[in-house]
Parts: sequence; C-alpha cells; structure tokens
Amino acid sequence: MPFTYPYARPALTVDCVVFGLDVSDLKVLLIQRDLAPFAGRWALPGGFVRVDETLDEAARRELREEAGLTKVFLEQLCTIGEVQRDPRERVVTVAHYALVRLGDHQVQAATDARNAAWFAVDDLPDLAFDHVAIVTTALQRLQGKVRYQPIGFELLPPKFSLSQLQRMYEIILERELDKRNFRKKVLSLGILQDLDEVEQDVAHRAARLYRFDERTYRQKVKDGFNFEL
Amino acid sequence: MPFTYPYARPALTVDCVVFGLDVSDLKVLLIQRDLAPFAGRWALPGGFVRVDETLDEAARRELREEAGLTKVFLEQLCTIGEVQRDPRERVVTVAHYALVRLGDHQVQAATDARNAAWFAVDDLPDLAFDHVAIVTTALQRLQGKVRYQPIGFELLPPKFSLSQLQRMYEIILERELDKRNFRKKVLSLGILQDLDEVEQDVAHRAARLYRFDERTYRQKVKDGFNFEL
DNA sequence: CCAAAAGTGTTTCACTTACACCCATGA
DNA sequence: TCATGGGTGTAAGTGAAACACTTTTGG
Repeated sequence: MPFTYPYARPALTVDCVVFGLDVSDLKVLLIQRDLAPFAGRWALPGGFVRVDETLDEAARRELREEAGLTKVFLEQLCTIGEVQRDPRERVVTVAHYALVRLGDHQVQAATDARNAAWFAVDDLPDLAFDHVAIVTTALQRLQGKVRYQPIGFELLPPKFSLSQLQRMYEIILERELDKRNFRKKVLSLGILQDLDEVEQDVAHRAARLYRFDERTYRQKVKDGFNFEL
Repeated sequence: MPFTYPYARPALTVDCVVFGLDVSDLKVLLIQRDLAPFAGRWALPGGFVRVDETLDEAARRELREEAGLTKVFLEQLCTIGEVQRDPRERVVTVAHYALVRLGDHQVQAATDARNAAWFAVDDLPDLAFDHVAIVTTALQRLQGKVRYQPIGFELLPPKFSLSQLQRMYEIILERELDKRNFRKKVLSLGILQDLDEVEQDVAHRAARLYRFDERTYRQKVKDGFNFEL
C-alpha cells in the first residue's frame, strides 16, 4: 500500500556554523551567495537535504562542496522552523556547528568556485536569512560545551603548548584565565600527553608541546571521570 | 520567479517524549498506534509538520490532539534523520520533550479516542520506529538539564514540600541525596518562596509548602546567578 | 504511645582562587 | 643584555559531603 501524505511539505535544509581559531579571534566561515534571495550576501554554508542521505551526511556534503572541508568535527545544534524564515517557501533547517583547525583549511575555503571567507565572530557582515541567530546559538553552545567536553582540541593543531590551549579557552569564553591555575587544572586531568618536544622557531623560550590523549580520555570517562574546566 | 526544488523531499514530523512524575517513578506518555506500520504498538505522540506551523506549534498540536495536553513545558531535543527509520518513506523527525504535572493530566490522556497511557520510563513496552532511542536521549537530556536549570518544578504541583522536591531529583537522577545538604543548598538559592502553609491530611507531621519563585529567579539570572544543584 | 516523616548544625576535606618571580631563548 | 613569553608553589577561602537526633502529628 503506497503511503501518501495529504499535506504540503516543508523543505528541509542543513546549515553549518564552522568555527576556526585565529591567533586572537574565533572565526566563522561564510559563503557569499550568488543566487536570490539575498544574492551577494554572506551566509552559512548549507543546502537541501536529499532523500537518501542522513542529516550528518548532508551537512558534510555541503561543507565539502561549498568550502572543500572534509573530516571536521560536526555536531547538530538545533532545528529552526519559523514559518517565514525563507522568503521563497517554507524551509526548515537543521543547524549544525563544526570545529576545524584554521591552518589546515584556510586555503581551500578561499579557492572554491564561490566566494568563501573567514570572519571574526564578533565582527560579522550582514547575513542572509536568520543566520545571525544561528551563529549566536552556535557560539553559546560552543561556550557552554567547551567547558565540559574536550572539543576545544578540534580547533588546535595536534601538538600544542599550554599557552595555546589557554588562549583558546580565553578566546572562546571571552575572559582571562589565571596561568598557574589553568596549567595546574588542565594537567591534573591527566588527559594531556607530554610529548617531550618544544616549539620551534620562536624568539623566546620554547614551550613544551602536548597532545590530547583521546585514548586515556575515553578510558577515564568509562571509569566515571568528568572533564570540566 | 517560482522556486522549484529539483529533488524529492524528506517528510518532516515531530515526536514528543512527555515526562510525568509519579510517587516513585518517572513516567512517559505513550499512544497506541491504530495504523500500520507498527499497528497496535506503543509510540510517542507526534505527527507531520504542516507548512503553516512552526515546529513548536506542530508538537503542541499533536499533544493536544493525541493526548489532550495543553500549556505544557516543551523543548526541542534533537532531530533524527536516519534514512531508513520509517519503513514507509524517508521521514525526518524533530524530537521534543515535555514536562507535565501528572495529577493534572492523567485523566485526559486516557480518555482520548486513541489509547494513551503512562509507562514507567525504566519499564517501557516495545516501541514503534526508533522511539526507544528518542526516549533514552530525552531522559539523558532531562537528567543533565535538571541540574542547571529549574525545569524540574514543571513536574511538581505549584505548592510542594522540600521532601517532594528532593524526591523528584532523586527519581530523575536515579540516586539518593542527603536530606540536610539538599535543603541547605536549595534554600540557599533563594528561589523558593516559603508559603507559610503546610500539607493537609497526612498521617504524620505536616511539611511546610514552598513555591518556585520564577520572578525572583529571573531577576537573579539577570544579575549573573547560576542555578545549580 | 507508636509510627512516620519533618526538621535541624557542625566538622572535615577538596577544590578554587589569588598572587609574583625566576628561567630559557633568540635577537 | 634585553625582550619575550615559559614555567613554577603556597596560603586563604569557599563550597561539598558526611553524619544522627529531636520534633510534630495522626492513628
């Protein structure tokens, strides 16, 4: 028995807030639209969900097609169903957020067919649709989650110094942290592997490098450990 | 220029995990399906999203139509887009969770045209579709959120004793709490209004009644207060 | 007077916070 | 030798956890 649905259907899209970490700023990846509505305006990467792909797959496909991004950290954020949010027709969007290492991806994003660029999250241009609200929600989620899940490492290179790590938290949380207390706390978690290596080519004392030890982290979580900064 | 979308569209539904609090159990409201697929199986209340309503409106409409529930606490949970989750066709669902005062609603839910009933969350029957997974996610969300947002009051009558409040947290968090520490902590938050009344018709010393003071709570939040249990 | 739940303080321990100086390195 | 960031310890204060007995009320 074929199933027929008697009502008109909302369209379904995915949108992604891709965060990257600069020396001094949290950045968001935006794509310049070439088509109406909002032609020429900057917008979040995203697009329609196909019937044969999951939401996660759709989001990753769009990131690949529009920004050349692959293998990023990606999580669902929320779903937005305001009736008039798209002037063309009813479009419900499943918003996601992604974390990438800026160094790895700066080039590809800018060389895509469409115009893509990184903007400081606190200095965004006018965005299409309700994308400002989505970015705001994503930032709040990031600020909340980074404190109780070790997701911040996704923004850093695999090897990093404690200063880099601290700077990352300071930028995301928008407040300064005490250096000694931070180091004490983060090392006491026992999820950083001391690499016995130091930074290269710096004009001062070189910092020790660490790596997030995901293996140990997972084991500790299983034993009831709670990450918290 | 009319906008036409060249691909087939996923259908979009909402589903709701409605929690209620019994004397000793957290309960979930289920509806018995009368149509295929899964005819006769218990399922979460829910249904298709219409083009002229928001997701929140759709969820509330379904709760009203299927269970006679109105004016409940309702929040979005997550959106599930596994390709094969509905055997009929591609259906993406926006899951929600709701909190109701069991006493207020027990009757209406059971007198609806369809069969509706409350089940203990740790003793559910076989559910249709992927609804077990949705309940699990909702429970985890509730357990997490109840500790840093004052949403638990939605499960209690407007006037409640500290013992009732404590029992609520114990049932949701599935662990015992120390009475003296609990009372000290919760009273120190300063968001409970002492009503200078006591329980009636109990066969022992009557407990003082309190009310959640939402006004004060909002004010405190504005001033940087952080609810946390 | 008994059963049942309400109500109440103190001590200990762990964690958070505040805080300033010397060290290593390259220019 | 100077500039730059790297690296380190302690003391005070705050909040969490553990813990047992008396009070009130109705039956």
